[in-house]
Amino acid sequence: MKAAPTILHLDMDAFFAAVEQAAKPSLRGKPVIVGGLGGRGVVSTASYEARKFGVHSAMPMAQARRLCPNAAYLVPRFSAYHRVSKQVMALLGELSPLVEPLSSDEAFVDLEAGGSASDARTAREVGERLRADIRRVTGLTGSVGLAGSKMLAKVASEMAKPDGLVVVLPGTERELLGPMTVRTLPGIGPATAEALRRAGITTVDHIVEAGEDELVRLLGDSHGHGVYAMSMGRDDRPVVAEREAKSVSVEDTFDTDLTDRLRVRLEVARLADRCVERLRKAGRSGRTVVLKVRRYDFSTLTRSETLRGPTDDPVVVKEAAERLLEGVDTTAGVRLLGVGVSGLADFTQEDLFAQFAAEEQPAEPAAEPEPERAVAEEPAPEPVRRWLPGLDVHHPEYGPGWVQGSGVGRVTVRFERPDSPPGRIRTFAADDPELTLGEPLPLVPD
DNA sequence: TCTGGGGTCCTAGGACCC
DNA sequence: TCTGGGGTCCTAGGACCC
Repeated sequence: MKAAPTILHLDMDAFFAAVEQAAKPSLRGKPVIVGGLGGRGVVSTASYEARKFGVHSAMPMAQARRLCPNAAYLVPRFSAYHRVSKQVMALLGELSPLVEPLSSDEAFVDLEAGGSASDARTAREVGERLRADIRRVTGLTGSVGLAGSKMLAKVASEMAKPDGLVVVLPGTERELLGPMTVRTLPGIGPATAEALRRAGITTVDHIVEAGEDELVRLLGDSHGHGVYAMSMGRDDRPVVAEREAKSVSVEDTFDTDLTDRLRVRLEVARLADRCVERLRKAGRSGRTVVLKVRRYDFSTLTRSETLRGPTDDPVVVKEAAERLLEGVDTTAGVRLLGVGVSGLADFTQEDLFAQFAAEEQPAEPAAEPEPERAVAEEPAPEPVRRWLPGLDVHHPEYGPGWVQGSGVGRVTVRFERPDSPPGRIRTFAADDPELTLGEPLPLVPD
């Protein structure tokens, strides 16, 4: 807890959708919905225009289409979001060495530690300058909360949305939080809110009135103490830069449930490979392999196995995942499969082998080098199977554009770029050799 | 056309050890 | 004969967040 509001929380406004609108002039001012477009997709981000129709994050895409049939529905372009994210995080890094990213579009900054602000006035100036810099560099808007603690800074940025800034002066926390719903407090989700509601507790003031003992009785030791402290406006968590990942996982939901056991085994093997690829790219290895299975009825189970030592060997992870699968009944249908590795260590398999080799001759030969080299190399670009809405394309005559829609052997493309006026649509044969996948363009010209 | 994907943290029981 | 007691690791599940 700081005596001055020098903890800053930045939250970009409707981030994915805002990037799409900046990249695609014809979509500005229109409802835009980014997410999975398959039968089982959900909304990642809805633009503010789409939120007016009741569409929000995590909503099933089918429901969004009913609520807002005229929106533009786009697949996520993560490389484009990542590029903007790096620009934003770089601006935060100029304010302080203590920057704690929470996701690609959100972060805490300790301004006091960076010497960039020491009181409410200088903190507000830094926050407004940051918002202007973000707009100048990325063309997008972000909302800023400033307070004496992380929790209040986050509450403040939420209040500031969209495109605003809110300062919570230390000493005014209780007054501010009191009338708010318990869901305002981070860590209180649907289940906790329902448990509190059954006890007649719906606002932060109710939590304070109920008292700490009652909260512990309702929510358990850890959660009870934590929620009570937050409702009192107390939060001493420091801003922590560079937290190392503790697990790596990949999962896939299938368009239709899998019933063929051979197919299930194949998918588990593929997921294990993808998981190890990410693990190795991060220069990590792990000791516990986790298999996740979601069945036809959405019931979900995990099975895990802890190895004798950390590994980043695709064969070892694959074999562990396959062993775990043997103990799971999949006959009624599988909706989702996942493979993860936790218990991460910094050293890799090669380091271990090198260490062993130095100490003694290894009893068994190291894993054959062929697959190791294959994984270590830059992965081949994913072959394009379909012209998904939103993807960048390029045409030698018409220049850069994006896929508006496709079907029955045709693809429609809108040719425009971030700095052009809204462009026009042209239709091509889906196998037109002149049409190629393009790269995301900078939203603001350099 | 019901419910993604990638994470973190907590709890609780049993094994195992001293 | 009756139930020690604590610490750590492992496994499984669940809540929560973006």
